[in-house]
Amino acid sequence: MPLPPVFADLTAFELLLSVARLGSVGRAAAAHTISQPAASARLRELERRLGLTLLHRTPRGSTLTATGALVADWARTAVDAADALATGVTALRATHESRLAVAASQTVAEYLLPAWLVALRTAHPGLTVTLRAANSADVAAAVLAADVNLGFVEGPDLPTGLHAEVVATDRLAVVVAPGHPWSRRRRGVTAEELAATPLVSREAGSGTRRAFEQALGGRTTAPLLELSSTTAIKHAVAAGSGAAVLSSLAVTAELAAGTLVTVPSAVPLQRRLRAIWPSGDQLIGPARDLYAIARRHR
Amino acid sequence: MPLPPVFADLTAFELLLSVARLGSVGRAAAAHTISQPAASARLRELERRLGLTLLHRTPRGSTLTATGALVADWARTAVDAADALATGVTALRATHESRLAVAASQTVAEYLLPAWLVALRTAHPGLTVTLRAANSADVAAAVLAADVNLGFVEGPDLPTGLHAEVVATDRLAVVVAPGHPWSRRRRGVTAEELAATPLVSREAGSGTRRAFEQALGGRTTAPLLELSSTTAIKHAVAAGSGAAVLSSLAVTAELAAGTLVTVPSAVPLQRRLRAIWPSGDQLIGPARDLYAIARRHR
DNA sequence: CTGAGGTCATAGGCTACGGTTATGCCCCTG
DNA sequence: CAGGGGCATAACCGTAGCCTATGACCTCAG
Repeated sequence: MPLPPVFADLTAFELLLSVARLGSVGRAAAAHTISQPAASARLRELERRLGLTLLHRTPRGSTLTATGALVADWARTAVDAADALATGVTALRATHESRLAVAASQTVAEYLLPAWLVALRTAHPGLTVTLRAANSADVAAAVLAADVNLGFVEGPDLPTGLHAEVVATDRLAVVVAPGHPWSRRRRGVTAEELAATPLVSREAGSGTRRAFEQALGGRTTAPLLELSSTTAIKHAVAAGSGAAVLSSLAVTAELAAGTLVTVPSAVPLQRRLRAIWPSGDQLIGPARDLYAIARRHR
Repeated sequence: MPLPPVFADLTAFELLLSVARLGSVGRAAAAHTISQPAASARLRELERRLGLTLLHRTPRGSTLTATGALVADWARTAVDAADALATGVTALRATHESRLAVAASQTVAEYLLPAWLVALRTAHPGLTVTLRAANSADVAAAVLAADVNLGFVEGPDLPTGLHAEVVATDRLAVVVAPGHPWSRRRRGVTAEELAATPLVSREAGSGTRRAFEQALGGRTTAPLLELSSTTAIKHAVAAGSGAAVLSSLAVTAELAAGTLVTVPSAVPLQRRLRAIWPSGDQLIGPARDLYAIARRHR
């Protein structure tokens, strides 16, 4: 189950990307602050282990072969994901010495913020960002107490004393395993069906669950299964335990992989993700930029 | 620019994911076929380097802390991306001893196939897959010559002697840098505007470019800049060189990061991605399953 | 024609990281 | 109260990957 060692360590692939960008092994080595022979050896070793020829080495530099370009493109998405991880962790750690403090609810922190922070970093290379992940109520409290400069919340409740702007709309998706009876439906499931069907869901109080219950006017049945994490729910549903309603952001990977499928819904299941800051305040500096980045890709 | 070393090596994060799944450091160690002390040391070291507490260690097992769960979720997407890379490379290498041979055009090979292959692998754990990436014409030829069991092509041309089924629709997106005049448009750009504007584009003959030209009825102007890779185009556009028309699959990361933005278009820019196999043949075994997986997430 | 400056490859030596086994402590359960 | 499962500590070791030094090759300018 674990990744083969060649793929677990992305440094060699990063080196490959640098070669692609800079046109020579030596320059790539310099970019990684290692010696040219070290870079050369790593790339040879990478080719050997993959069993593929990735580079055209010439006396005037090195360029990618066709397969090298394909591998490089795949590698880029892996490196980008690792970069998002790194950025998120950095923001999570930097509780001291920070300049921009952000609080965000689960869905935003998990699926959206890392990419936003990566983008923010290109505008503010030296900036240290603090991230606190909490539920919507705590986020609101942190913003009011000026513990953080900017907050992101989901769900319909509008806290008082705060200014809120919608930055994104999160579609909730009804998902089932590929073999499930609902998986072949073309007509959307109705509100009544959804309300009457016991679902696999998060614990009461979760933002996603509250949004779902509100969309159905509160008339839902007791859950089939109550699990404390989105991941656990996805596994349970994929294993055939029934249907669940989850943020569409949370299931893109599973949909792409085919382990889950969406069921069309006749009920508009949406919730707005809002940026919040103290009423009357004007956003400035990095907070303003982060807000702009968040808005930009609605 | 390179990834900090802690994040370049994903093994420690994989170990964290195993702990989350299995509930104890010892079992996670076993899953990775390393000794329990080795796993324990790696996880401590990971916590130390991240400056975060990830695990609740108890005499009855270990569970993730709240931050641990967040880090684990980010790590999961990174590991999944690395897994897709690994699967893709494996398919690329296995030209011999294979059971299922696939040929695919650029867009499909780059953005869709890895995830499909990951899904296919769960159904056929031992299966070896060969992947050949080529342009649509070559893919068709390979299918006709029975060099491969299944092909994926983009673009409107329907080769004769082949049966084709649409598996996905690829939306072409007009993209510009955030500061570009078009970036604030609410009304879609018209066919006339697109035809009259010199764009950053791929070389003549590229599938994406052909699809775009066909959508505009062939009346386009000479490109502003002609580049040989999608990545190069994205960089040029992000740097402010103008507008480009690219597969929406190719720009999701940049849109999320905010380095590119889409411009609404009044022209329906779509192209169908088709699976192809010899007319009259019936898909069987892994080829059939891969086709089903591809269809499943249209 | 020849030397200078760029490329990548090879060789030898060293460090340190991550692995192993052996062992201890702690807590729960029967 | 003994046994077992869980995690941590200690001592030892192998090797992967680094560095410096050097070589071979190509291209271009004088």
